[in-house]
Amino acid sequence: MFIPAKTNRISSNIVDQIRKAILGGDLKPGDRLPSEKELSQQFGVSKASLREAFRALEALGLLEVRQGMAGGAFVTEVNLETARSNLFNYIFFQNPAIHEFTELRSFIEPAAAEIAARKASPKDIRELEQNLERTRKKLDAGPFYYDLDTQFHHRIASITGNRLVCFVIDSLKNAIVNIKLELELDQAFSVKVFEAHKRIVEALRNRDPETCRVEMLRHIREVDEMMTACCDAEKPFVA
Amino acid sequence: MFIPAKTNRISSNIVDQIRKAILGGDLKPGDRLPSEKELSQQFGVSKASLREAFRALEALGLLEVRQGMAGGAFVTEVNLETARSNLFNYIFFQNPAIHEFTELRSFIEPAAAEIAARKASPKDIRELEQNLERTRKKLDAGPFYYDLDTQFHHRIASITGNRLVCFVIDSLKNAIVNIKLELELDQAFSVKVFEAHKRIVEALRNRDPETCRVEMLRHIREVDEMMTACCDAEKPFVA
DNA sequence: AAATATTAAAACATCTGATGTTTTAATATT
DNA sequence: AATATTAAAACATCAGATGTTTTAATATTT
Repeated sequence: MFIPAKTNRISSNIVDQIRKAILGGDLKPGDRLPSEKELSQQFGVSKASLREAFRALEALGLLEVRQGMAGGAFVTEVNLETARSNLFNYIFFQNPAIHEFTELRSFIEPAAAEIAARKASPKDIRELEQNLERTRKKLDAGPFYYDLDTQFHHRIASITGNRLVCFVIDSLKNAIVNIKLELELDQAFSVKVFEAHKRIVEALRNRDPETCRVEMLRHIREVDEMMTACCDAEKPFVA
Repeated sequence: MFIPAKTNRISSNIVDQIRKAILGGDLKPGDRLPSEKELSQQFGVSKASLREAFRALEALGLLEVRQGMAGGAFVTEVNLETARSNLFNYIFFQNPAIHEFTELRSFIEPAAAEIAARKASPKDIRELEQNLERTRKKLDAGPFYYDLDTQFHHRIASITGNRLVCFVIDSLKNAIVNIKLELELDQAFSVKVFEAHKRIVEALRNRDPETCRVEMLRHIREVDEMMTACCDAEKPFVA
């Protein structure tokens, strides 16, 4: 019925105005806003209020303020890092169960893998093979390394050429790694992941979309089982 | 190789510290930080710098600062609205093609619909039928209404009980509506959407997951075609 | 002439302290 | 008991002083 009453802070007002100008196309990435002094006069507010607005816009990733003679406030495209970080703030509080991550991943990643099997270039395949090789080398180095795993899934996602798909897969992986993770995953886990990755690349190399899809689904479910088992065993979380 | 050099602004430092305290569990939603005066002394910075940090944390949705005697800075859970808005900032610049939206949706929504057909409670179905009824009433009222459409897809997503799925579907819909939208979609479009929704609810009512999935996929592809055609025709965008 | 060092200015960064506004809780009044 | 008043806590805003960074222009050296 009613909409939550808004803040009437001057800085919010300025944030809204500038954000709208950006989303409305009046301000474009690279554009420089007038200096603090000028802009505060234009808005009819103090420098302090304007600066508070700048800090908010920077947090959103819409602005970058640089010091120095050729400095100032520049409009920027929101970068991936900022977007993922801001999304993470939300997911953190949702604290989804592993099966929620798994379910969503099982919708997206097998489908993406299927498409990747059709689209992958020789270079794509080479990069994935490199990833496998690096993973293999780390296999008996003890703890599970998330970096190469994250990279593996990222590469496959990016073969689809769909930036939204890529972003979601990345963000999910990132969130799992940062929230659920640091479960003490043993070497058996690493090996299973490696074997699954191998089968997926194999299917990709064979240009076999259906197998690629199936193997990815199997991989995701297998990881789910292992992580869930690990959680249930109440192995220590390391924040 | 190298990581982009970071700002060394005092406010960023404070933002990082407080964000980490929240994500690390030292600060929980509802907790009140010390007053500006106290905190600025603890950090050894001026009130102005602290306030800049507060504005950034508010933009991230992690803090809510209230005026008045019982006011102060309170830790908050990032709410859906903030998360969607922040994600939108990113998607806006990516400006994905309609087919990118469609592709991702076609991964998620049919799968969600399939699950919804298994899980839907009588209440869920009643609400969807209400949505249909309202949509029907607006059918010949002229322009396409996004509200009920958005609600329809949201309801189905939420039946899955998976908050991540729900969030992604919501956010995609929201982004389409705000970026691509305001294409001049004609009544034929509205009718096709309505018919598709009807078929989906029908399948849901019959507890027929497979049909539900197929119909959702068909719906999404159909909408894609119509929107693409509308774009190609270069019908006017209304910002 | 080219390379290097110096300097000045533009623009942000931070601090201080004064004043205003909001909100709540305690108190006084009806 | 209900209502009105008031005081205090805490944020909101402003003005202005001072510091730091960065760049561009200038001067100096090779």
